[in-house]
Amino acid sequence: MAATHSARAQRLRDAGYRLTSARLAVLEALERSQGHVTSAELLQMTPDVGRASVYRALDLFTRLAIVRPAWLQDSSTPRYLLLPDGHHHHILCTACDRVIDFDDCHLEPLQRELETRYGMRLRGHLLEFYGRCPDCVDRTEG
Amino acid sequence: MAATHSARAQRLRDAGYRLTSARLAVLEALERSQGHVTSAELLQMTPDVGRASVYRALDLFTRLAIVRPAWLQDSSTPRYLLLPDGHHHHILCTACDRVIDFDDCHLEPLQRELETRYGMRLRGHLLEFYGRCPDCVDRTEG
DNA sequence: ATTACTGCAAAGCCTTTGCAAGCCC
DNA sequence: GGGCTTGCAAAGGCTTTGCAGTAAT
Repeated sequence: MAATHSARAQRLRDAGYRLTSARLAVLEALERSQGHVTSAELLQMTPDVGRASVYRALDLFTRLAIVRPAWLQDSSTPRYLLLPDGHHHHILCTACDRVIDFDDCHLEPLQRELETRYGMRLRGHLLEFYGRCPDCVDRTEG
Repeated sequence: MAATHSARAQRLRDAGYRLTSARLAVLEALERSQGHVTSAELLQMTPDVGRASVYRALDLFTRLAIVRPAWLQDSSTPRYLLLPDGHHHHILCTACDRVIDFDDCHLEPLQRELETRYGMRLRGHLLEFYGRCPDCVDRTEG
């Protein structure tokens, strides 16, 4: 086990879960891949971890909001996106699956309006834009 | 087969596919459910349609951009969202998994800004808020 | 009349479960 | 040391496939 752990590993521990080598291996694989991998890719990246433990780790990470399964155009299985702390906004290129992150969303006014309208208490949000990145625009258009 | 068909059914026909009773049944089930259903729910809603045909219809609808599979918080299987107009916005109650839809997002200015900033051509977006619905707020807070 | 499409059922694949052993705390 | 967690393998469940019959055009 490594001497230092990522902030996400710390969140695991803070939530009362043990920092096992299996969980750390899956977490490091996610962070290494910048987080839009399928379970199959993750299984390949962690050959020393049992399949069941990979799935159990993904389930745990999902419940702790460390990752989020999402459908990125092509695949028939979910891809797991790392959720950075705070805002989670991406732009997805539907041609090459590139993910661009951005921070400014200016959604706080809308969030407050929705809280009032529906009587909800909102804690966070996810915003994804879909389109084509510069490379793919060039490659697929006149 | 019904005498009149929805605009989506027309898109099917325009794309060169036959308007079969199986496809219409699945499409009507999607429209009736406002489109947050899993394949399992869809299978229940179309007892007269063979399972394989339901899956084949969903695959076809996905390729035609009539629906979009998405992971909404809870389920381990995708939920199929009807894509009416490019906007897909929900509020998810993280306690009871209730889903509330809303239409106004005012994200067009942001979308245009991001297109300029990253050189992308954006076609659509997904916005999800996470929180607690009125019932669950009452139930879980002092 | 053509041929795309359906339905059934079996095959296929990914994911989950059960349980003894192992490791974190 | 206690008990959460792992790993293996088998079970499980959803999805896909093959093929002959059926229906849309």
